[in-house]
Order: sequence, then C-alpha cells, then structure tokens
Amino acid sequence: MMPKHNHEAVLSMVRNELPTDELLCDLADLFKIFGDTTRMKILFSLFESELCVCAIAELLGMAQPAISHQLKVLKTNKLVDCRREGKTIFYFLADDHVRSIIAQGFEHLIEERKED
Amino acid sequence: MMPKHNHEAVLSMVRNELPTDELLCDLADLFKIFGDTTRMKILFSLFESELCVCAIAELLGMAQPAISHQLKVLKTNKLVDCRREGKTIFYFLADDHVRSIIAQGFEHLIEERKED
DNA sequence: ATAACATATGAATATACAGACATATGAATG
DNA sequence: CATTCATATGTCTGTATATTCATATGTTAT
Repeated sequence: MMPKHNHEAVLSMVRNELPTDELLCDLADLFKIFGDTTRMKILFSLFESELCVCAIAELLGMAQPAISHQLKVLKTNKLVDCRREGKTIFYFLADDHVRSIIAQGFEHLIEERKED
Repeated sequence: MMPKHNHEAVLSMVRNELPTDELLCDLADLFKIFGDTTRMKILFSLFESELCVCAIAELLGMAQPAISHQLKVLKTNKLVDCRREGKTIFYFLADDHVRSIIAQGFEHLIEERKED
C-alpha cells in the first residue's frame, strides 16, 4: 500500500547504499548455515581439532548419515574442508572467518543478557 | 553406530571445551535471524537511518504485514528497537554487534569468491 | 575378489516458518 | 466520537529442510 506521508528523500538515499539483491541473498544464505544447532555443534567441535565423521557423530549422539548430510552443507559453503586418510575422512574448519563470525554472535548473546 | 577405531582421547578433550547445549542452541537461533533475505534487507536498510514500517515495505516492495512480522522477530531478538512518533513507529538497529556480525559474513563471502 | 569398515547418497517424512489475507489495535484529526 | 492512517496480530498455506532409513560408494586387509 502506498503510504500517505512522503519518504522519498530518505528512501532514495537508503536505496543507493543497498547492496544488490543477489549479494543480500547470498549473505542471508551464509548465515542460514550457522542457524542450525547441529551445524553449530559441528563447527564448535572442530574449533579444537580436526575430527572424522564417526567421531562427530559419537560426540553429538547422532546418526552418521545425519552428520554426513550436514558436513556436506558445510563443505559446499566452504566453512569446512576435509582430507582423507585411508578409510577415514577428517573434517576441519576452512578458515578463521568461521571463528570470527561465531565469536561475534557470542558477544551479542552475552550483551543481550546483561540487561535483565 | 559405535565406531571400531578409538577416538576417546580426542573426544573427551573436545567434549570438555564444548559449550552447553542451551548456549549452542541460542547461538544457532541468533544466526537463524540473519538467515533470511527479507530480514537481511531490513537490517541493511537500517544501516543508513531509522525508518518507519511503511517506508521499509515500500523500499523492499513487500506488503506491510510481512514487514511487521519480520520486525517483530528482529525486535524480540533485540537486533532492532523502535520509537513511536505519533502514528508512525521508527525502527533502528539496536547496537553495533549487528553491524559487526554482518560485516564478518561479508568478508567471508568476498574471501570465498577470490578462489575461482 | 571378497569381507569389513568409513562415509556418502537418495528417498521419504515431519516440522518449521515466511508470506498472504483478513482484521484488530492504537493514535491523531476533524 | 467517528474516521483515517500506521502498525500489529491471527490464521492459513506452501515451501524449505533436518532427520531417518535403506543402500551405494570407496578403501583396506585378508
């Protein structure tokens, strides 16, 4: 619905600074990856050291295929990478952005809880 | 399935460093908020200046109730706050963590695209 | 080459949730 | 106080996706 009051001045300014739809979409998709408890647990587990699939499954108390599916999501989005060693495949964090992003989220949570 | 090879040593170490389920869940929930294109667009819009609901709706080319629903999600999670001025309600970013978190995501996207 | 193990994949199900639509609340103005 | 404007809320539907179960792929050792 077209509003009765006029915001063209502000809107055109904001519109100019807004990234493309594609970029905004990709950014949302990136955060969506972090927005799942299982994937968050996997990422946190890999903070300490690389781990094989069945170790992660055991750690989280979940079935192996469930973990594999999520690892695939994480790998497709380049948040983790892996190396093979015989039958075993070890997964590890792809880079330090993962740590930074999670750390920022952490800080927000803490801050949010100061006021209650 | 219990794995045949033994990872108890690594697992117990990792397990000790792992935050509680509740915290990991809350953290995932926080990122879930950023994991939606509409909400990401709203947050980006508020980078420049506070905006009223109908301005955001017009900017994104979406219905007002859809925007209100998402603003409620953002407000509940303390990513935005608002002030009333007569009939109009202006929304704005709650704090700078929002900017930091999004900025980190941005960097990862850029980095990810260097290698192709 | 065949058995055993580690992981991946595919299909099916169940759940969460974004957006649409109708309507309610709340504020200003005549 | 009735009307108009700005926003909020409730319900419903469709879609996306996490997990499960069954099975396939790939690797090593016998």
